[in-house]
Amino acid sequence: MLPTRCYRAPVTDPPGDGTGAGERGLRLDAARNQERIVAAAAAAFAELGGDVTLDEVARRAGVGVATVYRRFRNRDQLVRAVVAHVLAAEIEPVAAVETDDPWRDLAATLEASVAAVAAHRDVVALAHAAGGIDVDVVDRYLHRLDRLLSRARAAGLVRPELEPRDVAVAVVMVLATIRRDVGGNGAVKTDAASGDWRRYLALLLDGMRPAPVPLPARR
Amino acid sequence: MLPTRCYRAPVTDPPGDGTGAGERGLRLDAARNQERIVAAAAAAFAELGGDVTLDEVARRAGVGVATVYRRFRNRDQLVRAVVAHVLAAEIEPVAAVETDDPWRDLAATLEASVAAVAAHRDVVALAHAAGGIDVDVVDRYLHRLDRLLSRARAAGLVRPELEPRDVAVAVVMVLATIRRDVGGNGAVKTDAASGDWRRYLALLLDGMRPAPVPLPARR
DNA sequence: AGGCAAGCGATAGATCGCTATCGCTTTCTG
DNA sequence: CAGAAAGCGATAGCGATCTATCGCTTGCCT
Repeated sequence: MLPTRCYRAPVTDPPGDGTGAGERGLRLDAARNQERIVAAAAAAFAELGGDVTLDEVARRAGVGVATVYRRFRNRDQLVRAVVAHVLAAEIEPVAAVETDDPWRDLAATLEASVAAVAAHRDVVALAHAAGGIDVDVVDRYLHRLDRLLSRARAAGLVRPELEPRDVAVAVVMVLATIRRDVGGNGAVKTDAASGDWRRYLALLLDGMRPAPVPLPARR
Repeated sequence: MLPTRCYRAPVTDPPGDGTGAGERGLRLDAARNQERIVAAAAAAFAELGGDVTLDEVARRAGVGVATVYRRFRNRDQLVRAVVAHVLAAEIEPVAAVETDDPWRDLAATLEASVAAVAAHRDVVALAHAAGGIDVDVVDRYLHRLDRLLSRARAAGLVRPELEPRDVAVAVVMVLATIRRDVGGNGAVKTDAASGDWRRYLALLLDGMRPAPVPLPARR
């Protein structure tokens, strides 16, 4: 048996805040290490590409490799934590100014959110390679949109059955149109479909406007 | 240097037909091997989960491991070929009946296409793990939709700037909402968001209807 | 303050992905 | 039908991921 009974909440799984900060029950130094690992991984990915060895990450974080695996089950879990980290840093602070046009507010904030994430080409590519961008994570950080959505709905500018989670899903859908293709060396190829996400966001936004027949219910 | 000058069109990259059949210049036995590898991989993935060793795939295909790597640069390329294989088998034969309502034809065919792919939970999960579902591949097999789209557009039932590729992208976007989460053992977890794709397809379809302001152009 | 468990670094080792190279077989071309 | 070239299986080897285990340190609780 292992002397340690760890694997306590690897940052993204349970309703943690995703920033890598201390979950319940994690000892203080362990939580700190977790943060440092995520930060080091984010830096290493951005700098050296997606195929950095975890040894390198550990070295940069100033911890042993075993500790990396102690906190994150495998490479993908670490990547996901990094993605959550970036989402926390990018999506959350997106300015949600409130003008007298709730629809514009909603659309603009949504676009700004996608743009903020899309700017991190490498992270988007990494996230796709690790199984896509998690709806739950987006949902968590798009909290601010609840209010914007409510206002737009109250003004009759969006279809009434639209829920906050739908908006989060929309973000994921748009991000899915951004091609990944991490080259073998880790370089991200810019791609034909690169800038088109605005087109598809517009498509979704138009679908959010009031419509004669309601959307199929979520189950 | 290698005595063989191979790596000739690993099935999905150039405009090949994606079924694994003989590309230009591939020797006949090589093409046959390629097909057998894809078929064996598809079977192995479906049966043993996504983390099958390529040795196992090679064994099932009755070839050496080296041959697998000779035909597919890496594991992901093989997975992509399998996905293309399934798409070819599932999307293409989707019935595109033509009634007197071009819009319904388009919507129904689109829904049937997604449903056909979504039925293969394991393949969708695999595809996401390999970096998402390739727009180009979908585009290739959704060829049939060109005609349906033209008819709907001619009837003024969709926004005129909508192109066939947009429809393929829409399929990819919808498929992106189907959660992946391949468990460590390869088992695919059914997920809360499981059946919701119809909702998001409906959202996109509503966005395709004629609208006062055109979509941003593709670049 | 003191004890204990949680956490740590280091390290060894199993497994797998992938590359490279060998001599042999099969297919293509003329 | 014969030679050239393309492809093949087997195998050896490298580096990466991940598991497991050691004895030591460090934070937490009373």
